[in-house]
Amino acid sequence: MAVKQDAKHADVPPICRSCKARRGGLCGALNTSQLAELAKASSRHEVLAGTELSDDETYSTLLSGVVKLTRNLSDGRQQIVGFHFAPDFLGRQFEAKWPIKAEALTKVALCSFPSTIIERMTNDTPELGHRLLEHALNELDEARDWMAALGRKTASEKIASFLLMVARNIDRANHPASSTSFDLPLTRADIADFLGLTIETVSRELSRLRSDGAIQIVNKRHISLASTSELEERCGD
Amino acid sequence: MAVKQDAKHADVPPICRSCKARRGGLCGALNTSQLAELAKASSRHEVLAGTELSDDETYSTLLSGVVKLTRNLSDGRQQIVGFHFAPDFLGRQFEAKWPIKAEALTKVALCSFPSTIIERMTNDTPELGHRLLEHALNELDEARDWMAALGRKTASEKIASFLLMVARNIDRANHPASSTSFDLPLTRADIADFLGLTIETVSRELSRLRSDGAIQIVNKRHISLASTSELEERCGD
DNA sequence: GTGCCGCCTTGATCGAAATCAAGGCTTTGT
DNA sequence: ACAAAGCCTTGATTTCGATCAAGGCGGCAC
Repeated sequence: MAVKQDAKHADVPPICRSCKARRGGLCGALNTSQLAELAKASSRHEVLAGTELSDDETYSTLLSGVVKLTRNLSDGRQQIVGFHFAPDFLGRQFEAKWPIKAEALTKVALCSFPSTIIERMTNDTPELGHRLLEHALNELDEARDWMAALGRKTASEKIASFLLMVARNIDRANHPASSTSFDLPLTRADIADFLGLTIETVSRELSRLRSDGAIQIVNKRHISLASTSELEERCGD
Repeated sequence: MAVKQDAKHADVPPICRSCKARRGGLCGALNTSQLAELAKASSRHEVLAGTELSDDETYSTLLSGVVKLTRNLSDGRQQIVGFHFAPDFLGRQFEAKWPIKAEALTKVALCSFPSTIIERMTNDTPELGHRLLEHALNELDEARDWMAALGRKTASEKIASFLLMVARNIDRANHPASSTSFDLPLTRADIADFLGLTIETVSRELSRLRSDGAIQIVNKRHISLASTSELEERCGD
């Protein structure tokens, strides 16, 4: 039984990458023949940093890279409303009702599935629908959690929370060494747009954390968390 | 055919109230016998203002009143992360992974359905699962839309956006006269906790909108929007 | 190499919203 | 009627983060 399970994963790795994601995978809901069909219909491709994702990528496993979700105001102010780190599953269209866009932050590798197949399988297999719903509700909880940060946390609490979030979600497969030392895949401007701050404030707060000994900053982008508990005390919740 | 549809709604009004909600209802996904079973198993009850909703209310139609969803920081700072206005359908548990609570803001009337039945029907009827997913995704879009307001809008833009949101969502059945004149079911403190502001700033910005002629304020709680387009210009997006 | 450009840091100053403070109105209880 | 408590408004002052400004560092084209 365990052997069969392993074999199943070995046969269709693109789909099953998402099983290890922070926001659960789908393949556990499907039987072997469904997985084979999905694998056959799937297409892998790459998206360059800065490119907006299209409707063809509605149902995809993010094999590597980071995607940001953004909402822009008319005068150009930008808010990042979420991230997808590999190996997340992307399970929705954007631009549905509100102008929320998905854009690759780094070079991104995707494994996409035709929406017709996913929708047919959802009809045949209620468990798949359950997982998609679960997935959406997790994203909802996460979005609401960040609303509290945006509305009520101070700049330094926002930075501390952000670093802990990245440490939790950074792609472990590509960065196995340590979850407390990682390359930030974001510019200071992206961090600022996520936290509702300016780049100067982000820079200052990071410097402050460094001089307080809570983190080390190597090469601007590479961060090392000296003390997770120190950050947890500073994150306000 | 149209007659049958009408009869269906007439037979099981509590379920179908949510069909008119801003975030779609479910009964369209179910056949007559399923609706009858749901109606039989449903229970109506009231919840007093200030009471937290329990797990028994996971699947409910909000017949009247307003519910707030809150996320608290450890030192007591509060962020309101969403509202449910009648006749919304509530379709999820709270306290799942993050400490988000649902609390009645006004006296609330609910029609609740046992989760066992909803889950069984979801297995039998994929269309019901689709609607629950759609519902969750709409809430997700809404949450992300407000993230942009929290992170990037000024105090006066937040207030303008808030008033327009309430005007769109206020229970039309109970307040049929006009969507531009309504009783705010919230205190200044609730508004502040929703917008990430203080009560003083909320009060000042409302006063400013009044003296600018964009709104009228009667009796503290009753607001009349003099000009929707004026507010739309002030809301930043 | 040199110059340019993008990204980041740090300092000085400014300003929007928070905080502190006082008082008004309405409701509730005695 | 009066007192007390909530809720709201308005004014004075403070503060946190934004804005303005200058410069550093690294990569890249030439």
